[in-house]
Amino acid sequence: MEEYPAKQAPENLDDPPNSRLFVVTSRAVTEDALRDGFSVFGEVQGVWVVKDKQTKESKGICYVKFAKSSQACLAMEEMHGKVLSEGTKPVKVFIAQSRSSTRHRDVEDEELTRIFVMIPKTFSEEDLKDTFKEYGDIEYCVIIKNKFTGESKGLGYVRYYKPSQAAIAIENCDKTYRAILAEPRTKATAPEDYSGGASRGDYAGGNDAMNQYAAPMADQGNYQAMDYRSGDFTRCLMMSTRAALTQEQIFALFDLIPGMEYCELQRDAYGMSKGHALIRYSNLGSAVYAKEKLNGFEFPPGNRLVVNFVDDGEDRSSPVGRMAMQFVATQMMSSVWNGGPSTSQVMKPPVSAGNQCLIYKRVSDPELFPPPHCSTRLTLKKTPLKAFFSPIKENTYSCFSNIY
DNA sequence: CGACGGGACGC
DNA sequence: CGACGGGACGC
Repeated sequence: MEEYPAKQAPENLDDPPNSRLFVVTSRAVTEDALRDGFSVFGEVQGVWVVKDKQTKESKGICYVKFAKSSQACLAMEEMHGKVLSEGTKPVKVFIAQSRSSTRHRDVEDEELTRIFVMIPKTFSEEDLKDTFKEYGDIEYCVIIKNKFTGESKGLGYVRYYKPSQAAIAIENCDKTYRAILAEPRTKATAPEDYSGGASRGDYAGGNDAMNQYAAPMADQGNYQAMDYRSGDFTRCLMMSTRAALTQEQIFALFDLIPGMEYCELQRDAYGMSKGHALIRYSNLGSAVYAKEKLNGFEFPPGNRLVVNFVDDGEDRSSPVGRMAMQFVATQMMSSVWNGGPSTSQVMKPPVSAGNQCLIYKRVSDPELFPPPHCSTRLTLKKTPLKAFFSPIKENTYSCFSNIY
């Protein structure tokens, strides 16, 4: 096992912040395999495999220290879910808690993707986005304003889709912006319940050769910005992930909720995944349900998906239309939280193996997977869920997961 | 589930 | 004189 050099003593483990990874591996994975796997993402300053004091055997966890937070974040995003040595389980990768922290809670992407900046008071949210989009794909920008006069307070938030993008912005943007990671908005209360999400800009890049599942009539692009706090619900969702998911996997997952009519993995100019996908349902209820069930869902093992509403361009300007949508959505939420009208009739899994069952790829039959307002519902357990995906045969994927 | 070492600078 | 340094979201 390699030691940290003397200059890499414990007091430097958190410098710069969020530059150290917490890696959950198999006990069999060696330090060399770890170093080889992670060093391609940046300057690895130390690898430390945690071992049992007595037996000296690996406990299956280790720490990897990078020189920069952006390197650590990139490695996390790319390595999470990967198999390091053949025959071992996929690794889970998180930003390590700071050494002084006693909490052992996972650091969530939520805490790593939003930055807090100081900007000229003349900046509009468009200006803010134009300034920071060079560091990564932006989910939304918000400027703090006087709620009465509407004038800017010269402070803003920028939410990226990936931790590495936020880290790169902090490292590389003009120092006058004083960019830092934003503290989570609601620390004490349920942090998962974000609603909405703004996006606009280049979601158009759909080359149909790669989008075999896209609905032919699907309207692309021009998704207007929307206040992420407004609580609006739409039929469109944006899913972001650290894992390298395929179009097929994302399609299969979101297709579990009936009513999906469009699903597209966003790609860059080179056809590489940008780590997020746009999904649209035929109705509000399905979208609300999909967001509720899949936001925070681990897919593949350990990788928490982030799912938010995005503006679908429908007219929500009128108070009547807005209230109607909120009403429907509230009904759906209530149904979700309370387990629906008849939770007792949980569907019988098609294939059962103890606590696990098989979910087949294309399941749109309302008899098997009815919409959330019906009496039986698919229920995906959110937290300690272990999903394992593997290609069974061409174009077919299965999901082993805990269902209850 | 899966959270924190071994070893000794240089006055 | 004249502008540094500061910093938080309607639950």
